[in-house]
Amino acid sequence: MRSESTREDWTISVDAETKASERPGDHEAELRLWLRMLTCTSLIEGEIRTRLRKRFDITLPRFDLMAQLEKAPDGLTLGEVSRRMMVSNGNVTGLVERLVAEGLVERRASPKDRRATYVRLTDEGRAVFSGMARAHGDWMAELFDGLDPEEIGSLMELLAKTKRSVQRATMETDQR
Amino acid sequence: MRSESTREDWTISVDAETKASERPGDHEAELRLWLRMLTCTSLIEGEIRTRLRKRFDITLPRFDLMAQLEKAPDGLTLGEVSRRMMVSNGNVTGLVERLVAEGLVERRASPKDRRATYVRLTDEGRAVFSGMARAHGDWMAELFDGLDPEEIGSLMELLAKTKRSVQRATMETDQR
DNA sequence: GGTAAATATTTTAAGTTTGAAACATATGAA
DNA sequence: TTCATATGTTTCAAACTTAAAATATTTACC
Repeated sequence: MRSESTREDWTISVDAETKASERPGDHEAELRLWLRMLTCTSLIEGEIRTRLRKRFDITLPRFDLMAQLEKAPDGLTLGEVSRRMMVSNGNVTGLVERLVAEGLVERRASPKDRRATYVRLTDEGRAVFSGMARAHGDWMAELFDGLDPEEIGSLMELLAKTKRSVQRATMETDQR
Repeated sequence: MRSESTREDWTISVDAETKASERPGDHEAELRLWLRMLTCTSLIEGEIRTRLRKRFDITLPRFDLMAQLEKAPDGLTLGEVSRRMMVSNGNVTGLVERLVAEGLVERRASPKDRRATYVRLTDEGRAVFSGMARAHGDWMAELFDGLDPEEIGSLMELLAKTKRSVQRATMETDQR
């Protein structure tokens, strides 16, 4: 009995070690995690995009921009919007242009800095967004309905840790 | 003592219930979870996009398409690629066009179905992809370095559950 | 003050992406 | 067969997106 279990233990031990950093160049677990994250966000994003278009005839990027402005009643500079949305400056320029044309958003010069422009929701924009936000919130609850509060909490924490990990990794290589 | 703790219990109980479905129209937790998921994927995607451009002079969508083909040595139809990448058909048509022009991918008619075209990596495409995939795997390991194997496992499970939840929710509304 | 570096924005070109319409072929039912 | 419907792909217009260059202004340092 003893000698048989020794071999088995050895095998198990190697398997366990192999999972971590013993196999150079094998990053199976991280790769699959990334693909799964991507699948989840693609599914959700696609669904939200479709619903926003069908119910409110608006695109997802425009909705996202309005959502940023709704959280900042005094308005934001274009650069601040760009950072918060994590998209390029030029991208925001174009989106704002179209939202201004629709009367949902307005620009005004910064009194302090003549380079900067502030953007904020118009009254109409705020009214329109209010309805969309309510629906959007309901959709989110619907899509995540299969997770109980504890699972949502766990996911929040693990994603927070993921975010820190990614940010640390990108900081490090930025400096090289 | 008894009467004081009664009030306290009542208060706690209401707080606990309030978190679930007692507040109509409040989907704070789900909303924040979604935003956090989006932040994580945006950070990672942006980093990968930049690195692929700087090191391999290739775009992320092209890399993603090649990754699908690498997993299917016999090739895939355009429609199958479209489904796996979760993008529109027309999108794939254009991507394949550019990859064919670069000599990384080749098309051939389906022998069975004259509507369908198969796409697969060329020898050069396979060789080029091999180097990119190695780097990509390393990057993933680097970005997720802050998570230990148990955390990766938990995230995998929670995201699998999320995926099922989203799919169920979208199926339901599809039928309405 | 003068000037180099930093910051805020726009512009541009190339590419990606969608949704809808159009087209080609396949399949199944009468 | 024949036709209605389904499936595979392309085309098209509009929008989105990026990265890089250009412009305008501010800030910091001498």
